[in-house]
Amino acid sequence: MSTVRPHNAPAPNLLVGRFSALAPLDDQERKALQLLENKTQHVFQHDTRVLRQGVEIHTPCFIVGGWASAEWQLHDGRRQIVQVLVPGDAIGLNVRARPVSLTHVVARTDLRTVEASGIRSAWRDRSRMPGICAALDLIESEYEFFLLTHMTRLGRQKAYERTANFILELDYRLSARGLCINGSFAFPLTQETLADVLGLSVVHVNRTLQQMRKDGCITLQGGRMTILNREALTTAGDFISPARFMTRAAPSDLPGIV
Amino acid sequence: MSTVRPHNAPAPNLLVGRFSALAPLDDQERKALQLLENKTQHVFQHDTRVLRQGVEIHTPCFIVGGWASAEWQLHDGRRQIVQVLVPGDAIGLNVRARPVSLTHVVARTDLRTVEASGIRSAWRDRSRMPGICAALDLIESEYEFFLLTHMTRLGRQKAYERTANFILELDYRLSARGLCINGSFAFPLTQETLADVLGLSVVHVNRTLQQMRKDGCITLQGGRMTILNREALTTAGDFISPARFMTRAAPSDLPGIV
DNA sequence: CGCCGAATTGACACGGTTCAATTGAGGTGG
DNA sequence: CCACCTCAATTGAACCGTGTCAATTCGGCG
Repeated sequence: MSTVRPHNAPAPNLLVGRFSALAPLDDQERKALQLLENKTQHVFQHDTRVLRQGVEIHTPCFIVGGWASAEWQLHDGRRQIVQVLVPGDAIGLNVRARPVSLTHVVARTDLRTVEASGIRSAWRDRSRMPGICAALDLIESEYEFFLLTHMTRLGRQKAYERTANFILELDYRLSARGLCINGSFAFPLTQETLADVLGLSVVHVNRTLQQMRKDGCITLQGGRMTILNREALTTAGDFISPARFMTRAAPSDLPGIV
Repeated sequence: MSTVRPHNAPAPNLLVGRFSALAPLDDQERKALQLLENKTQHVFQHDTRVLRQGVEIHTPCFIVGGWASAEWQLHDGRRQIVQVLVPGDAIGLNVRARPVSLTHVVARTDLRTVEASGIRSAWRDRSRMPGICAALDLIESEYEFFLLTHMTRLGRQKAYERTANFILELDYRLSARGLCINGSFAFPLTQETLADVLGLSVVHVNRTLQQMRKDGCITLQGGRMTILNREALTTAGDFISPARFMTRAAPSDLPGIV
């Protein structure tokens, strides 16, 4: 089933795969997701703005190919990327009435998306497609989880730690979508973009990556990242998988407060 | 109407005031909120854990007195406060089914809360109390807005800028709850806590605050902060009010991309 | 072959941290 | 009413992680 595909193409049934991993879907729900992927795809060119901060979101969508970034700008040009969006991620999808985009969204590669208005209304119903709703709840929860890790990275971790942690986040998210094989995945971000993700300067990102290569932790060449030493990265980056938060069980081994 | 109240007491009708400022409420909704505030109050001592990261949230609540912090911990003890919670803020309130707390929540002062399970189920209905739902949507949106500003602060702003921006955020949020008069409000956080908010060391927070005082921007003594020069803080901190995101109108004067 | 954006490198400056005292303020008991 | 205790605030000095500036090299593409 996993034949060679063109570089930027999504795995077959990207969305079905992701959703059904999170919650059991009935045939109708599965079919609804499958139809989505066959829909007309919107295409955005590399470096194009997908969504503008402050505008009302009329058509939420899913990314089916390419990467994007959600970002915040300061008036003097500094920018912070608050979220890196990969295939399978939603753009502008939430339950709220009359949602407004809180960030700019920019295509970081050529980008293909499919409209998800139907999914949004199903989510609001909370009864018509319970499996999809459950999965969306978890997706939103995971999204928030990564926002919080990202904040901790920026506020309290050193360059090397941030980078390690972020690489593992990508590994985790891409794996869940079948876009990561043996800790190896396409990594189309420039070091400048990565700098805006990690809150560092380009120069320092470069040096940090080199250190990581020297340490035998990763490979990064030709737009492909490979994790060579997951243990070392996990320790250095203090990475916690969100998996444990996605289930009912209350974890007991989290770092506690006194 | 605004008589002298004991230091830590909330304004009368804290929640009614906040919600009705966001969306029109009918009598039933107003009454539901009013009843909340008269309910039995849970009390947490200063420095007590209110919620543990990873546990399922059985009873969401509103803070009616005191401050708290939502925080993330690294294994070596470093911590990042991802959200400062003040009276009128919710703890653990969201629409999702079976919500799990993504952070620790710690009382930063003596804290009083009221249970909000009723509000949560009303929110899930999305029809029984439309006004309250609309307000909750906006509250969640604002919450996310401030998460994003916080990320930008941590990733891309200098100490002075972060501090200025954060003070204005507090000013904005406390004003909406009637807890800020003429840019002056109770500020019960220690500099150490503030350091964990801003991703700085205690020492540097201290120096930054002193600089701000020297610049005539603020006063901070006896647990009370007063903004003396809002202009200067706004410029330095690059503060953007979320107000413009809480309405339908699409703003045109945001910092753009190219 | 030549061009252009991205990656890389070196030298230096600076913001912020760390360590180690010292001062100050609020609360308690004698 | 004062002595004492404790925790927060403050200060100084040395240190270091990261940013900035300015080239230079590399790699893909026309």
